[in-house]
Amino acid sequence: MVLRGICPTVLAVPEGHTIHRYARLHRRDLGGSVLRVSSPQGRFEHGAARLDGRRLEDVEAVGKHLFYRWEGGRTLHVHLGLFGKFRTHRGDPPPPTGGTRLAMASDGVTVYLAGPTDCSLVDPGEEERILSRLGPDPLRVGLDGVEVFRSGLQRRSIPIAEALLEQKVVAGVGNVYRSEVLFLEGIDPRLPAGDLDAEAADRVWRRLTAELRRGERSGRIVTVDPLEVGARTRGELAREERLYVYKRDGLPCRRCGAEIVRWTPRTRAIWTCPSCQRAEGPAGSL
DNA sequence: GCTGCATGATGAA
DNA sequence: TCATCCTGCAGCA
Repeated sequence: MVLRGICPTVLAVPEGHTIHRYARLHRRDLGGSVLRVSSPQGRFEHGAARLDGRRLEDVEAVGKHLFYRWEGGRTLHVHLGLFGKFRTHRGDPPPPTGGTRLAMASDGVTVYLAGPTDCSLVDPGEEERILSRLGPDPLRVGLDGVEVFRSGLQRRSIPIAEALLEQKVVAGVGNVYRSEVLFLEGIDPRLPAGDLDAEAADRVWRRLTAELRRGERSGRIVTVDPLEVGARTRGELAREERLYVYKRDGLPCRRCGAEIVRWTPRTRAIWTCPSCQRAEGPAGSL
């Protein structure tokens, strides 16, 4: 048997699409069931004991945050941070690794969680505090999302590249999607967020929505149009063919051949094509 | 067996 | 701006 791509139950990339996918899969696999809950590592022992033997009613994703709703009104909050991973096992699971913070098991499915930034029971006040730090999530249906996003950008003078990582501006975008979406829209990452006109902001929102949605369905980030690299479907693309700019510094732009450059605004690096990304679109200039 | 690295976020200074 | 937390894996000796 040939291993093809990423095991669908292990998603390596915790941006918003991953989180929403986990919510959907865990709802499907564990929702409605009475679960055995434990903390093999011990760091969530007390919380796990309070959930053990209860029914999981629903799983909800907001940005990069997961909320597991249990009967009796208890809510488990999970944030994967940079390292967090879920693994799903059907049938008999292997023994958990030493870092397994949380194990949730129904009769047929076991889910392990390792490396989260947060895994804790939250009361309504804490949940509200978490949600208050989040802006609109393109993966949640909300008609006013784009307007909140637009006004969030307007109020910021920081570069658009930095604004896109602020979860208060848009919830769920991470370092890969920000690089790729700014490339796809031909926007210079240094452009002050407030300088984007409404039309450009709308385009960015629509592009984020489309890309995150596709990522949620497929479980991987593939922004490249397969036709541009001689493939018929995105599934045919090799790992190194899936992105336009992210981590491709020194390589030629897939569209114009110019050298992709890496730029570090303050903390995290972003990759751009200096030729395709000028000001706020292909027609503009900085 | 080490070392370095990673798609995140926070709190202190 | 820096330090810190979280884990697993690839790459290298």
